[in-house]
Amino acid sequence: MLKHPILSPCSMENSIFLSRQALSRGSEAQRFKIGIPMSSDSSQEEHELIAVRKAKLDKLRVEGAAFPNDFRRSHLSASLHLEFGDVTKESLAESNVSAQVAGRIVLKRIMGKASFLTLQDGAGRIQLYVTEKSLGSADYDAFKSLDIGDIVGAIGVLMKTMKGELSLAADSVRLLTKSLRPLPEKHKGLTDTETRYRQRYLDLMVNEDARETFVRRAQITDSIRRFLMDRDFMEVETPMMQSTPGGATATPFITHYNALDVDMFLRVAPELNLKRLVVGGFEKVFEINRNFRNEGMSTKHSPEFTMLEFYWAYADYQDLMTLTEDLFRAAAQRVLGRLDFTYQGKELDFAPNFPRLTMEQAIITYVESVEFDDIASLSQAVATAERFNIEVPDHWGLGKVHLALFEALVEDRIEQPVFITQHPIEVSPLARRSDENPELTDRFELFVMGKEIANGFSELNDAEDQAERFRAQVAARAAGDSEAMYFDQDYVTALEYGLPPTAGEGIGIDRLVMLLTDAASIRDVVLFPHMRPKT
RNA sequence: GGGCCGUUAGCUCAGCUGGUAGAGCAGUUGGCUUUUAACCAAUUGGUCGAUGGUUCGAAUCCAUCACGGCCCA
Repeated sequence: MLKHPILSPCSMENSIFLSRQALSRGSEAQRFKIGIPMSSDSSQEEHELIAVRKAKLDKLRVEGAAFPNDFRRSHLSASLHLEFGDVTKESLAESNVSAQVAGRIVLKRIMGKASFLTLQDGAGRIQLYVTEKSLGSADYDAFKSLDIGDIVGAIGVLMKTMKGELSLAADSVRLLTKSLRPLPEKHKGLTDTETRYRQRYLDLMVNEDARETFVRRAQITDSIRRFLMDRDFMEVETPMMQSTPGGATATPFITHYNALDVDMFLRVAPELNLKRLVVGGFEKVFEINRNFRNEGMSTKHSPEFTMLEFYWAYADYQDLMTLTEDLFRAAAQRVLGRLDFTYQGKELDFAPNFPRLTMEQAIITYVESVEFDDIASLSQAVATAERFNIEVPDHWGLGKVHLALFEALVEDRIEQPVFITQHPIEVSPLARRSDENPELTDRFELFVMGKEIANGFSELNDAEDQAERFRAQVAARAAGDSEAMYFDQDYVTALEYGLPPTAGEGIGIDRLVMLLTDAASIRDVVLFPHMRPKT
């Protein structure tokens, strides 16, 4: 059997060691030797709960390896439950199955000469049954001083308790990592949002929901990768730092590249680089990665967020919409096993095809008091906007007024998935003009539960038109629009070599994850949301 | 940036119209050989977010600031 500090039999000697240290602070030499900085808090009182645990750790240090890394496990908790959960108490006793498990102590129930521990590992929980008889009295005494939060390894034989819970009757319990800080409260867990975000590891340790959310997030990105790769899309990585930010109307973060001595921008979108790849001949590409937009944060917006962008040559925006429906269904099926589910108390269903409405149709459909004639011409639309107290600058065209009406009156009211199509050209500087109306584009945005989740369009591949659109953006920037795009000459040059007819789309992964994990805030689906540093 | 709400023990929370701080969990000590948020008994633990002000007296009232949440822009 493995020897280990905490269960070494000489408890008398140990207590002598402890008191010697207490006199001379003898563990300091030990700490120095192994390179642990002396705590600078000699003037400052350490919290009693931590001091007690550090004293336990000090005892381990003098006894030998306090942080062993030679314990190996034979099973995860979940695999034990899977394999033996249904085996009866009697046949489990007969078969005498031994196992080695390891994990964090999350609950402990010490009842005299017998005890139960609940161990949590990466896959779930398993109960340990520990008796004085199986460990011996010295080891059992040491065992009793283990704290909730400690990481232990246990070797034993599987059993079922009177109540039928699968447990490991341990022959040895070995401390692998001493936890120096108390865990959050055992039933209510950790609820303080600030601490959950700042110390996400605690959230993950004690809140099953939080773990579940991030497991699902990983499943969603995995299902998307499979979905696209099954359709012969190739995953690529393009620069996070760009000398000309492009691909979206947004304010960029600025940084400095010392080696080149130039200011660079964190990308607001990978769009232009991905289309350069299509020009180069990679006809189906995608990237799942971060974008950075130097803007406010809210429950729907994170300045650093994850986007899927993909480009598909010889396809148009209608093809994208169909693909998007299938992609959403694949993701829901993967994480939920179904296509209908609830989000914040409301029923959502990805099974029916998502309606495709032009912006104009959407306004008429969602706003009862607005008829076709109320928004058909610029003057009518402006009058309607004024009726709803929406400010309309003089130079706006019909499309922008429609957009303003849509944003003010429709967006928040959308629940079930809807594609809104035919965006005005002024707000779509990279999208192909509609053949029916050159003021509109072959573009869509997908809205679900009031949130824009996806944005796609047939790509503008007319280099001269693109140059014209960039010039309009530069003019808007000069007029004070800090979100307007920069003129990207190299991109125009690429288009001049010829971009095949292509469709491209971005999908906000965080928002999709919110839907599929029933998260109210984007921070709940980001592992480490940005916070103002604590003073 | 604006509005509302919050900040009290390691965690989860009480604390009334101002009188000097409480519970549960965790910790410590003792008891307990099949528990399930184990239980029973005792017990330790607080710069009440910070700074000013009002007051004989402030966790409580007022102001400013910090951090966070929600809503709005």
